[in-house]
Amino acid sequence: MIPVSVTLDDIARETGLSRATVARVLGGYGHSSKKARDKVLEVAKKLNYKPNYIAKSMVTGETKNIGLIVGDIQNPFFSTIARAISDVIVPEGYSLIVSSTDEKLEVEKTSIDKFFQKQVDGLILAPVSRSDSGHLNELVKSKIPVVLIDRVVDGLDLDMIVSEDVGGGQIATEYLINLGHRNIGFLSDNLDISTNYDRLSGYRKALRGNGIQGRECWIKLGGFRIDGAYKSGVALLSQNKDLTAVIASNNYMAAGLLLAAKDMGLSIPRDLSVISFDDIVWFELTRPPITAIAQNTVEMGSLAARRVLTALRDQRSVKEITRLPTKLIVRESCAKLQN
Amino acid sequence: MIPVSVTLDDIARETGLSRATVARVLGGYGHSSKKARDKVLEVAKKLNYKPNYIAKSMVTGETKNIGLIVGDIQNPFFSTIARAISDVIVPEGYSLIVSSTDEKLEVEKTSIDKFFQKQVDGLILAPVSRSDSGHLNELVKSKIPVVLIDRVVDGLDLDMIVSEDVGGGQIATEYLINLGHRNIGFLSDNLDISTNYDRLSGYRKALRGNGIQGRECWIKLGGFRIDGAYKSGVALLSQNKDLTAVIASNNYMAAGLLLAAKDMGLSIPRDLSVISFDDIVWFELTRPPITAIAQNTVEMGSLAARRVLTALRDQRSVKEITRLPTKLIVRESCAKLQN
DNA sequence: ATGAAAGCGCTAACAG
DNA sequence: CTGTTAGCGCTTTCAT
Repeated sequence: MIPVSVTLDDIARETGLSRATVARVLGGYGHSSKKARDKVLEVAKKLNYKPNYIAKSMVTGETKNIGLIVGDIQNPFFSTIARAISDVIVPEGYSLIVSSTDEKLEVEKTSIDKFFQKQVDGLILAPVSRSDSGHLNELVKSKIPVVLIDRVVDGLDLDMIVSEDVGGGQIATEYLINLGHRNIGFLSDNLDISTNYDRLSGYRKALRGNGIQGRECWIKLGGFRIDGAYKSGVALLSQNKDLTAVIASNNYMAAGLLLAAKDMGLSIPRDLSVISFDDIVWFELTRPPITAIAQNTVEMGSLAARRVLTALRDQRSVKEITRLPTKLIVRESCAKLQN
Repeated sequence: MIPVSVTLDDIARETGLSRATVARVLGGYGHSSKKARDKVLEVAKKLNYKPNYIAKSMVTGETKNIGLIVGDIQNPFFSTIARAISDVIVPEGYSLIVSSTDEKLEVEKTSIDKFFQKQVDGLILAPVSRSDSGHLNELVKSKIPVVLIDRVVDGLDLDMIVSEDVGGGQIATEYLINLGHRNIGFLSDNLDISTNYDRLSGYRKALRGNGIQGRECWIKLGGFRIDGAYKSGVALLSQNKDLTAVIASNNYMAAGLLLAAKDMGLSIPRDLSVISFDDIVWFELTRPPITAIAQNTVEMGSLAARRVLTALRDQRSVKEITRLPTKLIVRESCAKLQN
């Protein structure tokens, strides 16, 4: 129970062996005699030796830390991903170090910088912007594995793991169209975020494909966190009384939209049909249960983690983009349009 | 754009100054002439110098990392705390490194060990067990600040920041009693977790105080994650048809209970009144909105973080336990009992 | 104000 | 199989 940490030298002194030998048995590399091994292990236990990762990192260049940078770790979508990553990397001895950008490019830049300075062994990032990618070019050249999740950035030679967002937007929209809806709103956020952009593309594609003339005012953007989404929801619904359905771009927007509809006395799905991206447990328990485009969130996280670990082991250099399928989960928030 | 990282030596060589001088200006300590400063800064920028935290840590003993160990980072309660901590520590240059224990003592032990080996500057922990605290004794002696959140452990000289759980359990129970309920169930998990234990104590205290003879079978424990809570919920409700109300010990248990009630065709609050601990956005949007005992989750996180930072600065040694007040948020999931 | 030099705890050649 | 030695990149006395 010595308060100061015991080092290899302490054990070397105590056993009468050299530091190198002690390091070898404790590090589990090189050769060592059984006798030396026993002695060292015994003393190590007695002294309650704990290896100092920092010192090890200093020489190996490995920190056994993986960085995760997302919009908001509080968002269930991202916290699910964090957990999935954790489940993959922790058994391999890695730890997860997380950071939230609030979708601000500047914060993303400084986060990346800091994580690099802290020498993370790998980085998993949900990039804020699909277009402003100058700073990401350095990631491409970096010697540590980097994988982008949830969002694509064009023209970057990096691993990316995202959902089929265009397809998802299309499926959601077509589902509503098939129910008879024509005036369909779209509640989203910054289009620089590729998921928002792609889902909106899918929406537009579906409208066009069905000969529906959409209106720009049906698309409402901007909504920071849930309270922001709420305000956008109120604005969208109050300025467009002709809407019979709205698609929410993610679970935050859905919460905001639902809160807005509730406050405005709109009954779902009678007065308004709603469909949302993401699929969280609570969608099953809302009034009414929310029809959603589910993503394979867990798979997104664990695949990203596995990709990082593989790259760490094999130095593979082929980058690939994986698009995880989305799935329509029909619940009770969409009604056939009576007319 | 040199791929390998540039070091102080590179700048020293380039400027013709010594490494010590360069370190002084870049580190912002000691003295240096304006001339030297300008030169160094210029070259540093040109070479795109990024300090190596690991090397710095090696000598200062500081990693600028704070560890957070919780039951499950995916749980909105904990992810909210994580975000709150992050918001406090990141501006001070720290990063958050997280770990989930799944409420397993063994995992908690190894997590603590690993974080110590990785030399976190401070540790925030939601301890799994209120009784099995042998391993936590080492934390008391540790030279780094440790603060326990959400859960107390008796007889440990550590900072703790928790909610008024006994009081909360009491308030919840009394609220139901005042509505006329007598047969009140309690859905919870492992009682080694102090929140569960304390909330149950509050429940018992309230029953006793109102002359109600509770039954042990009204208390159902065990429910790992939401699916586990669901099974427990089904068991509780099917084995106790006499229950008119149930208290859920946290948001996971609430989700499980609601799912169970739904599957069993029980209408809330007509057939069953429900009240839950935690207060998450989705409680506002469920069918019906859930009456809850809200905790000040954000404050719990930021206070813990501030406490760690203060300890880091001032070496304060007085430990204290803070109990954050809980608040009853009345919504629509509890009905007056007709009889 | 600046430089030389020691050292944080560990790994990894290289000899022996 | 084991010991010696040289760093990893940075901070920090101690001289100059």
